[in-house]
Amino acid sequence: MAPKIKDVAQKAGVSVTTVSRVLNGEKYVKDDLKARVKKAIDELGYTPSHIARSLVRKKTNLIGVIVPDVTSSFYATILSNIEKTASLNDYNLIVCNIIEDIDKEYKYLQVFKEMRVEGVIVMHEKLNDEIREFIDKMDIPLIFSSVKPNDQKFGSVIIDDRAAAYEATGYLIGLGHRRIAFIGGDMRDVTSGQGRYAGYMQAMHDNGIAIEQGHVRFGDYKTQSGYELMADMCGGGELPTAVFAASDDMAVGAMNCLHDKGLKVPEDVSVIGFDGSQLTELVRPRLTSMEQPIREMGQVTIEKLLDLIAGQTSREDAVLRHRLVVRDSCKAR
Amino acid sequence: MAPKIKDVAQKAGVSVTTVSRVLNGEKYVKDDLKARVKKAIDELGYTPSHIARSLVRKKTNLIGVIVPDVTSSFYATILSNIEKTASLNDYNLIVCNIIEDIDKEYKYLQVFKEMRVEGVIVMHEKLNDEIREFIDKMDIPLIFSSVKPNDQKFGSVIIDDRAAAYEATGYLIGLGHRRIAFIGGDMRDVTSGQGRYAGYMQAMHDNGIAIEQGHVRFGDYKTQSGYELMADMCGGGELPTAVFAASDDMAVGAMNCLHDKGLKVPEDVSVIGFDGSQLTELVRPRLTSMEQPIREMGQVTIEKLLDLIAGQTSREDAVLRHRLVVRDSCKAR
DNA sequence: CTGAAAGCGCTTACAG
DNA sequence: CTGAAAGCGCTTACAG
Repeated sequence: MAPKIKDVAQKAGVSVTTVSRVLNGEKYVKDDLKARVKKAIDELGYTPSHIARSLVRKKTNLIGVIVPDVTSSFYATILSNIEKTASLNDYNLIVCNIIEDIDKEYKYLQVFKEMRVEGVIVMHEKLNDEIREFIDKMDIPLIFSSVKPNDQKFGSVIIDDRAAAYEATGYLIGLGHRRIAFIGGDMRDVTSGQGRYAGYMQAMHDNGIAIEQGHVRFGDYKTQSGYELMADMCGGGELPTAVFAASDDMAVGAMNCLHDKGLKVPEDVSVIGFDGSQLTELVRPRLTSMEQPIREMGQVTIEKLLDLIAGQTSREDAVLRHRLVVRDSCKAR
Repeated sequence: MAPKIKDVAQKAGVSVTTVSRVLNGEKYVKDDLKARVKKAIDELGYTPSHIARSLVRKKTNLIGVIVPDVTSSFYATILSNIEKTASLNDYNLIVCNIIEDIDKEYKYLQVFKEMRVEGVIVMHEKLNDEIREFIDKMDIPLIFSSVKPNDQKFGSVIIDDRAAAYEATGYLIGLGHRRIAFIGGDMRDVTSGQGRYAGYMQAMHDNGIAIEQGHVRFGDYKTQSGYELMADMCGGGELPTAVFAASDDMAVGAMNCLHDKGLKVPEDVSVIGFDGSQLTELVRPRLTSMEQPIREMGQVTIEKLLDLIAGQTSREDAVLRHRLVVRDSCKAR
């Protein structure tokens, strides 16, 4: 068994109180005692138990994170920066990865509560009622990152999806496109889903462009979904000259579909993505995309959560800046 | 503050012992008492403190994981399956993401020790001496996943890199290639780095093929590295007709470089990758790759670690099966 | 400056 | 079947 504070005290010939004091860097310990204690700690290879400390301090330095899918470069990047910022602030992460297994989310929220995490970060918004209720009475600071559910009880760290989609569509219009298709994500998502679609519609409307039959389709943000929706679109009716996809993953799916059908991007069809994930630089042609400040998002999420933990009560959303990054997948016509 | 067991006991009019008993599903509690306790728990929204439990049970159900970079699809997939299997076994994960910050690894190992995690999983092998020494005396079951350091003190979950590389190279030879280049990872890696290189060399040797000047280069497994090494190779000397990259990321980098130089894959140059990550299906042409059983790896890692935690002492490596998956990036000549 | 004692929220012999 | 008491490994008033 690992040595405990009592072992250190005995070895150093002092009380556990004194050991505790040098452990916690208190003044008022004579230098020679301090030296003896430090020596004993070293020799024993003693490390204080975080468990015991948490119990008495009523502070766990733990944050629970719920990620839809760590395998997605978008979430992984946010998570990576959440971890980084948390670590800088001496917080550790318990990570829950819910790959379409909503039950796991409920289970993990239970775990979070049992572990007395000080705060919770949620990166998806398909909350069912059971979960919503559980969160309500959990009474632990909670923040949504990169998503914003209907529920106004919690803050979010997001971008202005509608404005970003408006600009992305406007960019294509500016290039001379008129037949612009939209490949969307889940419309149950209030911000990402509905916001991006609304921005697209608004831009088309403001420029007096009618949307053609079959040029708006919805899937689930993933590559395969983008591929399938694009394939459907190729199935009948007139092909669009440009496609705005609600995620980079979908955009890549669409590009691959076009490629497999012998169509060239951007010569035959321009494609613009959304997110600014690492994928944009990996594919050929490199993907023009409406970039979210993914790194910053992780950092701001922790900062806001720590504010909440510290007792701040404001529930304002943090709305970060988006940015169009032009690469090689769009062309003027 | 969250309600505690005492609150439940008072509300139900029983002793804390009895509450504890129904919490832990013990028999020998009369039905009516049990009912009263359950009611009180419900009404209070009581959840037992994992902290307090851990302290007395001397069991934390925590596993520490050190990942080089969650942003990489390869590690993310392993991690995802580690999490899944751990969760099924009622274990939770503390995740450390060391993006080239070795200091963080040391810091996290400390945290792991403080938190009294029951086991540690390490997914990289660049251990410096300080860390090696710390691990040695940490006295917590530890296992390496997807890597195998020199150190024979710990078990690993890996594949036979040498055999896999031998087969991958053999596949290219079988297609009629002779000028086959190798783009390797870090040669300090005993298995992945050295093993894959050795397998390549051996296959070339066994088939009586001389390796050409400049056709073997080493980088760091990442896309950019693959791009740069390929660019170097294009700089002078005769171009290879096929390239074996030690990771899919590098292979994609190489493909992108060739693309940017106006060369066609596989018509001008064949490319084969290693790992079988999600990237293989995302790029065009789809990447032929020597696949590691990435999902299985996560699962086996937890299973072996749990064995270790349960007191099993064997340090045998688990060597999983690799598998060549042919896609569109290689062509007979 | 130092230490004995109480207490954090639980579980587990022990006694009844 | 049930409960009072000790103990898990620490920290923190309190007293000296």
